[in-house]
This record gives sequence, C-alpha cells and structure tokens, in this order.
Amino acid sequence: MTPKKPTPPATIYDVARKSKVSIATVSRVLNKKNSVVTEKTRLQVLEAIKELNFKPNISARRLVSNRTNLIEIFFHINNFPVNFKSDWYNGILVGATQVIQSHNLGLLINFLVGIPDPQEIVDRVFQNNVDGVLMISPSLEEKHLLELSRQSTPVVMVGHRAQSPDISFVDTNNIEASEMMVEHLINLGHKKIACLAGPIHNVQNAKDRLEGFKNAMAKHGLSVPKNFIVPSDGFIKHNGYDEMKKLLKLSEKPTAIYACDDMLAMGAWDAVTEAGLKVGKDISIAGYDDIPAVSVAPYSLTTIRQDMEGLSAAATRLLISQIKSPEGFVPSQQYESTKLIVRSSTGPAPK
Amino acid sequence: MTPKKPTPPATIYDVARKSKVSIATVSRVLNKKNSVVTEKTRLQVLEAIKELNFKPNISARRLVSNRTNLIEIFFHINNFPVNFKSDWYNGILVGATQVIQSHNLGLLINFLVGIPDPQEIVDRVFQNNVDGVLMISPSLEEKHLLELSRQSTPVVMVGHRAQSPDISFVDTNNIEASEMMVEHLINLGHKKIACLAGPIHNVQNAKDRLEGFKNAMAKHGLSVPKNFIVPSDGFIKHNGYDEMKKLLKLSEKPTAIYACDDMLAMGAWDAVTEAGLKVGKDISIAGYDDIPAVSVAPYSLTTIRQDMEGLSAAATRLLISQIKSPEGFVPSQQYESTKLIVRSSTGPAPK
DNA sequence: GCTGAGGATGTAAGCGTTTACAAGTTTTTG
DNA sequence: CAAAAACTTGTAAACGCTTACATCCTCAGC
Repeated sequence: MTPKKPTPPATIYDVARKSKVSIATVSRVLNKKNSVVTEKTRLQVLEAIKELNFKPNISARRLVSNRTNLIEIFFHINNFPVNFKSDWYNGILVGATQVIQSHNLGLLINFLVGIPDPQEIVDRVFQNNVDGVLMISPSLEEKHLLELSRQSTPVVMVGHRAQSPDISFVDTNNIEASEMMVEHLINLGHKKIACLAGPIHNVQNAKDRLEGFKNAMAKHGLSVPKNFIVPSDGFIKHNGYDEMKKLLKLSEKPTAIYACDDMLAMGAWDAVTEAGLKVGKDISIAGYDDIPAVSVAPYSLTTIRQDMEGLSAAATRLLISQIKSPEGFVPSQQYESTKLIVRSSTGPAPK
Repeated sequence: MTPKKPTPPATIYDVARKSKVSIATVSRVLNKKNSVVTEKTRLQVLEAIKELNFKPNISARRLVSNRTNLIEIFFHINNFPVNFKSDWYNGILVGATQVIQSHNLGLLINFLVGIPDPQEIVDRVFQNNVDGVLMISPSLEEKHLLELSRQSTPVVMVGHRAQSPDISFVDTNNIEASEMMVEHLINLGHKKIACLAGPIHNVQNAKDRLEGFKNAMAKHGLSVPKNFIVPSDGFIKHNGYDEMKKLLKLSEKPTAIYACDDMLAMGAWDAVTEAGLKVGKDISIAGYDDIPAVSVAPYSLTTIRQDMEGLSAAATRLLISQIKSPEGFVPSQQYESTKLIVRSSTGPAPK
C-alpha cells in the first residue's frame, strides 16, 4: 500500500539552490521578523520554500540554539491507579497546555508511577534536555527536589509546596484553606471536631491541612482529643470509611468531621449513613478538593475548591519566565486562592 | 539565590580528553550494547562520564540519527470543555504512556480545540519532527487524514475509524457493539425502540452506532418510525434531555431508548424521571461508553464498555511497529472488543 | 563622478553527536 | 615465527541549521 516516497525532505540548501541565494539568506527569511532581507529576495525564498514543501529540521535548530522549546510535565503517582484523580490531573494538564501552546512550545508528558528510585527520577528529568520542568509529586523528598533545582533547568512544583526557599512552586495555601473550613464548622457551633488527616507522614498537603485544622481549633480555644486526629495511608475512600467507623464507636463522638480530602469524606459519609445517621444533621462532614462526585447524589459535600487549571497555568507562566530570564532565575513561591463551597453536608451542631 | 553555575555541560570531547580515548570510542561505550570496546577502556570512559556528569546532548543525537524518538498525541476537541471527557481522554493517555515509556520514547501532547483550520492541524503535526502521531479526532475529515498519512510520518487514529484503507486506526467496532446492545433490548421484548443518535452529520462514531441500530432492527424485522431516530448537535446531556422530552410527547411512544452515548442517556433518564416514569420499568434506556457517572446513584445504566487504556496501548504498539518498519509501513485497521454491561436501566418491555 | 556609509548577501565555522573507513594492535594458525 | 584474521581504536565527514564576519552593492552627499 501507499509506497513511501523515499524523497528525503528538503533542506535549507535545497531552498537556497532553488531560490538562488545563500543558505544564510534563507535562514534569515525564516527567522528574522523585521526584514533584513530585500522584499524581492524574501518572496523568491518563500516561493521556493512552498514549492519544495520545506520544513526546517527542528532537531538541527535545537542543536545550534541550545534550546529545545520543550517543557516536560511529570506526574508522580505513588499508587496507580488508586491515586490517579482524573479531574485533578486533567485540570493541571489543560492549564499547562494552554499556556504552553500560546507560547509555541511543546509539552512532554511523563508518568512516574509507583515509588521509583529518586535517582531515576532525576535522570528521567534531564534525559530529554527540556528547557523546563513542571513537577507534580505529592511525596518526592525535599533533597531530591533540591537536586533537581540545582541543575540549570528550572523546575516548578505544581499543587504541592516545598519547605526550602530554593524550590519554586505554585500551590494553594492548604493551611489557610483548612483554617477557613474548620472555622466554618466552628461557626456552626461545633466543638467536638475530628480530622481525617490522610497520609501526613509523607504528603505535604496532608501535613498542612492538619496544621490548619489544629490552628483553627487552638485559635478558638477548642481542645482536640488525641484520637480525633486520624491519619491514614492514603486519601482513599475506604480509609475514610474504616476510620469513620472507629470514630462512631467512641463513647465521646465528634459532631463534625473535617476530612482532608473528598475521597475520605465520601467514605466517612457512607459509614455515617450506614449507621443510620443523617449527614449535615446528626454529623457534619467537610471535605477538600471539590471533585465532581461530591456535588451529585447521593453526596452534597461542603468542601474546598481549587482552580487547578488556573493554578497550573500560573505555574507554567512562572516556569516560562524562569526559562527566559537570562542570568539565572530566582525561585518563586506562589499561592493561589481557594473557595469554600458550602453544601448540605455541614449544618448546625446538634444540641 | 542559587547563582546558576555557568559551567557549560560536558560534551563527548571532554569525556574523551579525560579518559584519553577518542570521541568515537566514547560514543561506542555509550551506544553499543555488546561490547566492541575493551573492558578496561570502557571502565575508564564510564569513570570519566560519571566524574564529569556527562549527559549526551539529545538534540545532537536526534539530528544525526534523524529520529527524535518522540511520539505526539493530538486531542482534537470541537467543543471544549463540553466535549472533554476526562476519563475517556485519561484512559487513552495512560494506555499510550505506558507503552511509550516501556519503549523509552517520549510523548508530546497537543490539544486542538475548537475547529481549527485543517491546514493548521497538518502543519502542527509536522512541526515537531516527531517519529509518529496518535490522532484522536472525532471529526477531522478524511481528506485531511489522508494528507497526514501521505507524509512519511506514521499516523494512527485512536478511538475513531476512517473509511479509507490508507488510514491506520484502532477502534472498537461501533456498529457491532450497537447491534449487540439493540439486540439486548429486542430480546427483552421491546419493539418500539428510539435512537438518540447524536452528531451523525460529522462524527463517524455516531454514524456507525446509528447504523448498528438500524441493522439490528432490520434483522429482527422491526420498523423504525422516522421520528424515532433523533440526531443532535453533540453528545451532550441536555441534548438527551431535550430530545427525550419530545419523544415523550408523541402519541406513539417508544418503550426503549438506545442512546448512542452515556451523556445522552443520562439526559434522557432525567427527562423520564421528571415525567414520573420509572427507568428500566416504564421505559428502558441503554447508553454507550460506561463512563463512571452512569454506575453510581442515581444512575444505573446498561451500556457498552470500551477498554480505552487497552485500545490506546494497542494503537501505540501499532504506531511503534510502523515507525520501526524500515521500508515503509502498511496501514492497518484494528478493532478492539467491547463489553455489554447490563444494569437496571433496561428491563422487559411493558405489556 | 567619486567616496563612504549602510544595508543586503555570502562564506564558513560551529553546535554535539554517530559512523564509515583507515590504521593499529592482538590473537590465531599453519 | 610469520602471515592472516580478528579486534580495538582513531580520524574525519556528515547531520541541518544559525550567525559572526567578510564582502559586495547601492545610493546619498559633495
């Protein structure tokens, strides 16, 4: 079928020959915006380019310019596909793509699944000579991030923050958002609030959300019994379910649950319902993320919404500015705002 | 902060100098698997590479090898974000990524949103000199697809089929799957079956599903009144809702609905419920796609499941084999299997 | 009409690799 | 032990482009 035409693609030499100019001139009409070339010659060259269907070889350009015009995005997922949140990742991807395309760059996508050797990650990052890296990783350790940012390739973390001031990131302020949410519960009269905290041992977001919880409780002079802070291995629905069951067995039960992730909240919801209690009335539940599932039946969850697309776009713009900044870039850490979405899962504390 | 070290990256020359061999030898230890180099020299070179932290410049490699080892995936979305089905696209992305990573290739991702000028699409496709292209487009016209496949870059369509035998694709067999679904309805005793057909004017999948519907009806000698075939502009929930409302107003109502897409089915479901009828009892509804939303409350939809990850992986493998095939490749068209998922939305035809 | 300035064009080097071919070294063989 | 065979290594060209520098024109100014 369709025998491939073995004609090798036209090069700049072919164009030069055909339009009777030198390759330098061809290159100039290709690259220089404000014409340094006679209009007549320019047209000749353009004509030849069209006739020969010439497309510049991008690898050659990249070699000589020492820029690939490529950005690579890394999705690091510990537990695939359990931790793969389509909507969250898609938001990031779409936000990044839009900015990247408007700058005429290319986007390479890379999934790091499981818990790969950190050195392997570092190697993978530099394997493609990309101009910059967007890193989405809930649990890459600080030192490896530092290792990345030490190289001359800018790296921006998206949706996760780092402690070190040398690491650029764009994230929401998980601490503040959590405080806001917990204050919402407190304002409803709740005093006995438990926190489904998720993987606080290795995920910064989880740590921060718990911190926000503690801050708000302390600020309002509320004490938190030890067993009201419930970590779990992941942000997984059955974690929320299991832990909620345990909470319901306590003699002194909480009247409200702050779940640091919507999946945990949904699990908790199921456990509460199963126990014959009504969410939002007998027990209030709040979540975090506003994934699509929590706004449709049977759920109607009060939660925190982050604009992932916007956040990702901001991160990408930051990355691009760092790439363009000629004499080394300065790490930059940005927080995007969040929104408290109130639905029927939170209500006044029962008397 | 972190002043960038301006040391330029080490080249193969630096390594050669340091290990006191020629660049050719360095290149050999880099590339040849079955050692053509003395073990002693090899170790020397490896040592120098490590000390200098040398990483081969991939642009140079690409230039000389005339291969980028890059594959580009195009998501063509007419109506963004309405037509952007996260799960469907993610399935494709994940399937492709897995195969690509296992082959040590890179994946560029590109969104074509709106209805871009077809010529622009063609240009975009060839702009990055990638080795192959995965194309996801519901509505790119045949002639432009042909234009793409005419170039020496292999293109494989994913999840959509083409008529021309010159265009490679991997898809499910929409016609057969539809037949299977409609026969399921017929076996339940339904005779008056309407089809929410979606955008049959410009989307091949929609055309095919309608064809499957017609085939099955004809095969069982059932006639289809003209107004039982209901096209719409898109596979959008409110299309299903609106059209279902109209169907419910007919004097001769259908007892079953075959919606060619889950979104249409969900919309129809809402309309039916709103009219005080019970889905699966008073009216049966079947969908297509098995998106996550149709398996949780309030929906429980009989539908067709396609394994998008598997399909995409198959497409990627096909693409890679075409890339590797030395003397031109042969277009190949593959159909992956589907599954009929029966839930409570379909039941026996009412008497 | 000549000089010189400034703009248009050409020449050639260089970007960092791979690889054909040549040259040199070691091993095998009779 | 010499010649042939088999390895190992080095030299240099090539991939297709950008760009510094050199050269050549054109035309203004006198």
